[in-house]
Amino acid sequence: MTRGDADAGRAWQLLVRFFFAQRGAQRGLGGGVPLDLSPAQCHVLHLIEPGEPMPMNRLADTLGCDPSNVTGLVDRLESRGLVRRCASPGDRRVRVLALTPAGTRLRSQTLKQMTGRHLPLARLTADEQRTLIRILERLVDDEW
Amino acid sequence: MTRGDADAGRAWQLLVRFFFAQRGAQRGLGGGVPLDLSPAQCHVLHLIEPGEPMPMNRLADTLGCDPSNVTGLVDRLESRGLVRRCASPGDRRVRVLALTPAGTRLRSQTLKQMTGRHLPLARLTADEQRTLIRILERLVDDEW
DNA sequence: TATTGTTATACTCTATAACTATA
DNA sequence: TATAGTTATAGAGTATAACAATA
Repeated sequence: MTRGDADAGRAWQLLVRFFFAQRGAQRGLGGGVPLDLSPAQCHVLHLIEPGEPMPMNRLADTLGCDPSNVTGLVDRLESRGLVRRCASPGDRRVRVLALTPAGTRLRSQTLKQMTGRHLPLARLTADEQRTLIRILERLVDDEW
Repeated sequence: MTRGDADAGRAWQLLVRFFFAQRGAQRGLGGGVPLDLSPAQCHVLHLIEPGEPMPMNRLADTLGCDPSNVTGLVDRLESRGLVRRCASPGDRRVRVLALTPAGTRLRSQTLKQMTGRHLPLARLTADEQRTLIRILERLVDDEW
């Protein structure tokens, strides 16, 4: 294994580890008010930009899961009044998802919760934050 | 909201998004042989260093989940012969987990699968990989 | 024929609460 | 009393397969 492979592997391990650690913090192991959102529900809220509805099939793609899961996921968010299923103008098979005002509010609450002053992400320098964003944007926009 | 808060929020969104994207790739949406490991099982395999047994309570801490989950998680890994529960020399309440040879092998297979030449992580420059690791190590070692 | 979303099913993950053994 | 791990339970997440509506 070359040096580069080992570094890529280490980076992957750390990225996954971050996810599990922040998940614990979001519950309450790390303090803060519990918002009663599962990681998947919270992620969906952030994948839908306020004012920019998202088709359900694209949501399944970005989540990296089977479309059948999205049905139940959206059912639960919709029953709490956080998102709405709307008709798509062009294609009557497609349902697009829009955040409700309540969904938009909860979305920004989760953001505050994960970036509080005492939390790891907020303790990075401004330079580190920007560097991290730049690298992650390449990772996330790339082909999987 | 200050600029720094917004950057921290953006970084968090991207980190979570990476997790969901790579999860899809690991299954087969992105090619490769399916190894039949859930994200949590795969992560446990990587939290146990070969030759360095890990107590179950520390595993629950790092996973950011309740200790009761670890029981079932380890049950499934143990029934596949990937990890072993061992006695702890000092404290008879504690069980430490060790990778079996099969577990060690599968661990490196998952690593190869996520860092393949055509995948996003491998396409970062060597500098980017090292920078990413340095920042993530600060995030992950920090207090939650 | 192909695609979008849903339903049915089985299994994994997860938190909560109550319990046993050990410290 | 406190801690480590387990069990029981209920609910959420997930893939697979089969289906209806639409393209």
